[in-house]
Amino acid sequence: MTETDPAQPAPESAVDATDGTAPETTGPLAHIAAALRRERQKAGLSLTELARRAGVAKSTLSQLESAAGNPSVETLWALSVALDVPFALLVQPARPQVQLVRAGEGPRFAADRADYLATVLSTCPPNARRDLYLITAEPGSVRESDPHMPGVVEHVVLSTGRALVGPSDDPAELAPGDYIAYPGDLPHVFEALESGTTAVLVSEHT
Amino acid sequence: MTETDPAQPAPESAVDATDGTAPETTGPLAHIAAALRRERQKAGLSLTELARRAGVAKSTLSQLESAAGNPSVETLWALSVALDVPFALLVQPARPQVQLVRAGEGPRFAADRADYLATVLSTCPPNARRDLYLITAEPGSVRESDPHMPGVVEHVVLSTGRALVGPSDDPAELAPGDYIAYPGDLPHVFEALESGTTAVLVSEHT
DNA sequence: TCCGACTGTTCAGCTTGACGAACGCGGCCA
DNA sequence: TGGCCGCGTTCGTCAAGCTGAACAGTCGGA
Repeated sequence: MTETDPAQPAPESAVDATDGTAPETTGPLAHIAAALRRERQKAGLSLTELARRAGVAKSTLSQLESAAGNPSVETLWALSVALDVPFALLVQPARPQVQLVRAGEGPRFAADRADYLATVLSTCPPNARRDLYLITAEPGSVRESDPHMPGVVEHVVLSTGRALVGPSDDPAELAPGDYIAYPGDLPHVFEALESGTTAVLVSEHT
Repeated sequence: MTETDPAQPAPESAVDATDGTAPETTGPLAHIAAALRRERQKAGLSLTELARRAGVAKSTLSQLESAAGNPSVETLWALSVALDVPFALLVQPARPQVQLVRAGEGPRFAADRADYLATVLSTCPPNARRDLYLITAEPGSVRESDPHMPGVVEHVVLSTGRALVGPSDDPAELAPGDYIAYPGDLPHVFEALESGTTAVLVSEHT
């Protein structure tokens, strides 16, 4: 691994929430070292103890925390399991930013029907696979979504109005404040039951 | 890596969305192989071409897609960059489920003030670091949050009412449907300006 | 004070992943 | 048909990760 070919057309997302890719390109090893040490002592484990639980040599762990080394996936995996933290947390650097989308603004997903409107609030930055939508729908319009990618989970919080939301075979009637989550890779539905129905939808690409 | 000590007190979250850890313990290598091949041909790249872009030997890539091998993080990282997919996608298996929380239900975060109420809708499963809250607040209550973990990003969509939300030094006044995201590791505020103000909050632990 | 158990570090060794070259295969064009 | 270029696979070689033991340093008790 001498160099990482920077020839990347950077097919960024539309809204360009933030650039999560650039800082990552520096390499994850430094971040791994820091995250590993941080998570370990957050869990109150000694280096020796963690190594024992994870089934790796403590020397290995020591080197990793010293940012000396390029661990194999299995090794890092074992550590993430022993630490009970998501694997990605050990690898992905973070990136903050402030972003504001006014009610009317934002790219809209023109629906097949005019009475269903989905506004993109935050499209997934490359390392945090989730989209945020604001849904506005009028009654009479049944929004039958075909299944998306496998592993997608959708979360819906109803803001105003009433709606029938969930898996097509067993949707739930939501009132303001109600919440439902369901696998997006199965057919699902969004049907407004009142005028002025709005909801927040989080689509999680896992 | 002979054994993975299963002695894990499983400090699960309250709501217990699903257990994402158990199925992962089988090992990520098989999933990596599948994901790698899938993402590659989804991108329309030949094995040779992807290897060239990522700067890894095509033999290595071939072995990885054959589930023969335990790649180093750098290698897998280079591939994830070349494929322009989040690193975690290559490693994490998915897990679906349906979950419903009614408006009044769900564990509540009793606030320091009685006029601010946060209901947990979906607390982060171990491999998808984000929490979903429903916020109910009354005017007069300024909710000054101290910074959380570094790398946390909060997303707020206002459902009803009006509120002042964002970084403490420069909050934004939100109307229904407005959206804002800001780094959660800086001091931030949530102040309702109207009675019956509700919002959806996504806390992303990165 | 000495002793033991603990922390995290460093050092030889074996193992293994990454590399490049050579291979067999299939499509294309002269 | 022969030649060529692309594909993905397999094979030795070398470097690097992982390991276990031996190492200095710290804390607590006898």
